Amino acid sequence: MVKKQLIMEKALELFAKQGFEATSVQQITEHCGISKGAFYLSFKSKEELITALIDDFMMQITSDIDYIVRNTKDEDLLYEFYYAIYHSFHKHSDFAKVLLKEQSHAFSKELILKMQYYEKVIENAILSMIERLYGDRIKEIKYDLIYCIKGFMNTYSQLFVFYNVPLDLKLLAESLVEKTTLLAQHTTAPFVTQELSQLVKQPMNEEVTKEQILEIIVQKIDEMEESIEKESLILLKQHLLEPTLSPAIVKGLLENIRNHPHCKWISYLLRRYFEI
Amino acid sequence: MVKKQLIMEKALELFAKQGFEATSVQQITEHCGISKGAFYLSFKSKEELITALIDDFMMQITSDIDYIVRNTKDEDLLYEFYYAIYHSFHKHSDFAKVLLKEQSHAFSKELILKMQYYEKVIENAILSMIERLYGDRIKEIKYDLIYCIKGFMNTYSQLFVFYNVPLDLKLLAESLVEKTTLLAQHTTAPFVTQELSQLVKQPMNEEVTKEQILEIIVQKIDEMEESIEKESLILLKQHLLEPTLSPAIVKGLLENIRNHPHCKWISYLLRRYFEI
DNA sequence: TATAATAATGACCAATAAGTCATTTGTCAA
DNA sequence: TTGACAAATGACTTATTGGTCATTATTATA
Repeated sequence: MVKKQLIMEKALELFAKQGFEATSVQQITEHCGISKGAFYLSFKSKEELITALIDDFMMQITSDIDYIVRNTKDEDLLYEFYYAIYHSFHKHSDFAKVLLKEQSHAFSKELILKMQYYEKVIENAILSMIERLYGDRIKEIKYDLIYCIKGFMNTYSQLFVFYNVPLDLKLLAESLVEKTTLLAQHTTAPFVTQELSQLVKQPMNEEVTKEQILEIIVQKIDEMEESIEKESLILLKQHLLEPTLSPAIVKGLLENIRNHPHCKWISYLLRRYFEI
Repeated sequence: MVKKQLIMEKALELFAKQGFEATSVQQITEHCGISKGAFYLSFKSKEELITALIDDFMMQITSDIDYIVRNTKDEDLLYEFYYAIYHSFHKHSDFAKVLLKEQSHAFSKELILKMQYYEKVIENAILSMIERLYGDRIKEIKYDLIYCIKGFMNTYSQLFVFYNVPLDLKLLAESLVEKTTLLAQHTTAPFVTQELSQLVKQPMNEEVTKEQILEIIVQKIDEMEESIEKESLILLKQHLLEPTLSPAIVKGLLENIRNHPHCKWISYLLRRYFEI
């Protein structure tokens, strides 16, 4: 399973540099020092690879955002929100590059649905954030405000992704906090309404079931090296099958895995499932 | 020369629907009802075609923006600015689609330089607009404000381009006027500074010379059908070679060609050259 | 060490692309 | 009608791609 990770890593570099279409499987395998056949042992197709890559990143950033919105006190929330996003873009700038470059090039139906799902999760997080922060005052403008916040995310992320300029993340987050607050407090003429927002998006997909979570956990355990995180995952898996642990322990275990890049998503799913 | 336009039209439809890479020259020629060889009589390569298309659109929207900023009185300026942009996106949504879809896929070095040039023209227009509207008050935040305005342009244009929703352009323009005004009046923590803005961009290219303008005009006259616009162009060409017409007449002739899709750019160049 | 099972290889295939060019078709003046 | 010139054709070439699979190498097991 480590081969899969190697391929993803090396392919990501190439995709970020040249784009998906312009990078051949040949190039990827050469860059990995493996054969073409070996590639197809790890991935059924080139498309499965890009799907996995994008999925990977979206899972990380989505679950990060969700975690922050749920676990930050009001006065820091907006700042931490923006900071986390740009921190993530900065840290995984190759991912972000691929995402921005290829976002419009429709891949599989499956990936599109997934993307819509992540978009929706992010939107819900933003919605719950601004509702908490501004309450009823923004009732009329909230969908427009969400759209603006997402716009800021996108617009300013380009700076990270396409230019190699050293940037002050704190300043950026502060600046966007101010902008967002301004818009939230003074906007009277929203453009994006709830109706428009719904016209544009598909309905939110179904809940993720216990069995699906279990499946993902089992697979992930299989891929991981021995570690605290793996240990925690195994315990959480058992608890999912048959709840025995106290809430405090569960929370602690979740905290253990929260920052492991491959467990963020599981952590998000479990938080939702256990309603923590 | 009419063949060239046919190809551009039909190719645009396909590129908007499927993307550039996913559209073959074969498909384009079939869609035009011409042979493959005929295609290569009009364009040296597939890339020359996309370059021409993007160039076309950028010339139109850039010159429109410049015209509006120079010829609208202050109290309507911001509104007209946004209105014109979205009107253009709406009217040429296929162009806009191609542009948004393919913007990151670096084509020829030549096109990239051109794009940087147009970007710069637009940026200068926005800069001169906000300086006129807000004067010295925004000295500290003007580059950040430009970035936000460009961000709004991009963010909200996606609504037009990727979803077939009927949109109220007036409302959108009003909404963005409010947002822009808010940011202009209350921002205290800008993120994009002049230094940063310069780090990111290349320096503005050289002025366009009389000879270059002449060349473009001659070529365009050649391509055009008999019309008032063509007549006007011919007169302007003569005036460019040897100034004989009064400023009023020149201005009138420019007005004649201003709204012809293929003359917008020439109109822009001549306005600059004659300093009107 | 012998055997089975698994992992890895890379020559090969079919499909498709951009771009070329010998040939045909059309046009118009003499 | 003819012949010279330009416009248009589409079969063809060349190159590259994603993906396959018979074969070989490696590892684990008994």
